[in-house]
Amino acid sequence: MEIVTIKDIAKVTGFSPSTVSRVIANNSRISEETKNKVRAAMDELGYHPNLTARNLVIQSTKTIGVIMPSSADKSLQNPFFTEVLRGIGSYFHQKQFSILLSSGQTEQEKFEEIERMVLGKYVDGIILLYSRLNDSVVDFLKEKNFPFVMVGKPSGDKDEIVHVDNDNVKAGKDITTYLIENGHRRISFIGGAADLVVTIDRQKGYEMALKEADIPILKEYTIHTEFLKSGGRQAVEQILGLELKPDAVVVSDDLISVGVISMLEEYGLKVPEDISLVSFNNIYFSEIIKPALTTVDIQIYELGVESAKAIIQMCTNQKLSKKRIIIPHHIAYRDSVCLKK
Amino acid sequence: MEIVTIKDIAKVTGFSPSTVSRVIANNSRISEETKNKVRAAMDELGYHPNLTARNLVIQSTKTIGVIMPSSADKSLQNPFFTEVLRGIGSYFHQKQFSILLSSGQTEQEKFEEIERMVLGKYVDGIILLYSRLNDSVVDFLKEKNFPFVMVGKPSGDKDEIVHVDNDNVKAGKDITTYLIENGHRRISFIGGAADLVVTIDRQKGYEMALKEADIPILKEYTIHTEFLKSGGRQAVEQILGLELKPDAVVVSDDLISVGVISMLEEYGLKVPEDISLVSFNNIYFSEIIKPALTTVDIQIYELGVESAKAIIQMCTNQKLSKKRIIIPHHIAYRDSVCLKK
DNA sequence: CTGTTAGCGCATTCAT
DNA sequence: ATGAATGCGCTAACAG
Repeated sequence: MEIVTIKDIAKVTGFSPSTVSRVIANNSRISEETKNKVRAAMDELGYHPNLTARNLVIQSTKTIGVIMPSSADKSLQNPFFTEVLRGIGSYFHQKQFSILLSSGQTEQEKFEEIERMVLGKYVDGIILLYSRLNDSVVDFLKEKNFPFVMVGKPSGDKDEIVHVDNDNVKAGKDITTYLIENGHRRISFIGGAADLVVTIDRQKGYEMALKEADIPILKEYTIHTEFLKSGGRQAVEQILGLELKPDAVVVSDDLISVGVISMLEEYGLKVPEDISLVSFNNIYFSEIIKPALTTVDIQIYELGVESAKAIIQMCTNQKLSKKRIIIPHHIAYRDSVCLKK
Repeated sequence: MEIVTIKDIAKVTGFSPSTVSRVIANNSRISEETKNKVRAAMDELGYHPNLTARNLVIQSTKTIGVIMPSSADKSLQNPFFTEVLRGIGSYFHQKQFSILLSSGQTEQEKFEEIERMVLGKYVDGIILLYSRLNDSVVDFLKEKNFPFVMVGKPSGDKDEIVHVDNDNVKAGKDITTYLIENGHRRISFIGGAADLVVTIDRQKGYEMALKEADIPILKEYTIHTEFLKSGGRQAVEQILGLELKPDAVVVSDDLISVGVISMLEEYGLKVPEDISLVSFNNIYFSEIIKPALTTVDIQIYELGVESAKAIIQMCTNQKLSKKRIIIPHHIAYRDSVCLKK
């Protein structure tokens, strides 16, 4: 690939480099005629602006670092992430922004990468695709006063950190109430990683609903498990071994539900006949599995779009109307709940 | 964030900018003493090299564009992608490379984005995470003679295009043969999008196995469906309506299997009692669903790692030993096949 | 071992 | 409406 620069176009057309530059920017003070001439030459020679050079002078890259949780665990296979990514990408595309994806396996690696991006001025902003307790990344970003938005609720500084979230407490309460309304009273909660804010919030909602219905909250009814295989098995075993077996279960993530359902079946319990199940996210196969899941649709794609909007606003010095952007949820009613007749 | 440059460090330490630059590069011709002094100053002032500036002069970004299929369809929610991404990321991290993720929704958008990356010299190379027939992106990359590697088998120019793939024909044959060995003879094939090379290859293997066992290949036994909902339903209905109902089915992707299983159950067929099922990929929940899937483990993570290795080799002018890199597959034997007694 | 000089490709003052 | 000059922050010849 031959390198053709602004100077080459200038030489060929007889204009100066600055004029060519102005044509690229479509500056209004350039006559249509020269614009045409210059553009013709650009086509002719196959010119394309060098983004790195441009970025250097404008001191901005129009690139946003998008950070996934460190990927040692399998939770990364959650379709949630590709779906937010899709949302982010769709908005970025119209605004000509790019996604620089973090790829760190460990917390340490992830941190190093973010440091590189930020201190190396390789990105204009950061989107964090998770929120967990005591996250050093957040501390770093805050200290550097670097533009970032978080998908999910911050564990602290809720009024400071721009974030795009669902009302997960309410979602947890809504879906649990739905269970209660249908006659369930012995309701268990199975959550993902316990230090994820989203897990905590959904559990909180679950507990609120119970309290409101005067149902006692039993510690033994709550499990946390990232991954439904060996560890999860024992946990489910434990719950089912209780004197008062639950008649319903709230699961904090559709992906975990898949595991829970098959595990329950191993213990001879069919969903929803023997035990009802509800969960969260509404990833696409929650509709195609058997039974189709009654789940909270949190509009993952929208979560992505809005976080993209927010970070671009921040990077272009526009005013943000609010720090906390809530994406509404709604329940997708399907077949995993045994309804009251 | 105050901007501190190489010049500032130079001024403070009394050395020249080039010396400072050499310290950053850890040049061997700089005395340990000055290195220490310079580094101290860098710490002091909080210096960090500006990557954009560096990239401009070295004419390289150490950034690779990673291209997902255009994401209009739901197939993007396939955990396959995050898993390759993990593999790529893990290798990139050690080599200090970054991932620039494509985010186009339509083919058109995707193409524009790649054009920007490539012509704008914003990336050193490209990894394509899919392979389909008549892909204009591939034509573009070839024409520009731009370094790229493909995950999957190219639809043409197999000897030209560097690609990391499984032997999907053999995989298809192996898994189908396994079915045959266990007494199945009426075997159906359910594939994803028909223009995906991976689908084509796996189907080819399926047909080879049948032929070798002298089992006639029936056109009516083959379905293509990207998404197992409305369209897929009719297709399955059709197959089950045949006089000779299949006693086994080869599904080209674990994710589709989830849909197939539930759809079969709707028609009263239980896996594996009434009908056996095998598929491909071994994404993590193929192990936790009920029944656990007998599936070809294609080592997605490795696919990512090797494609990362290959593209970095190409970008650093190292010799590639071969154009075609095959990741071995093996069958994960589980519970979705009814075994011959 | 270190300094001087030049230039990567572009946008942007300040002129005219 | 256009051109000349400058510099973004860095690396890399070349010189010593």
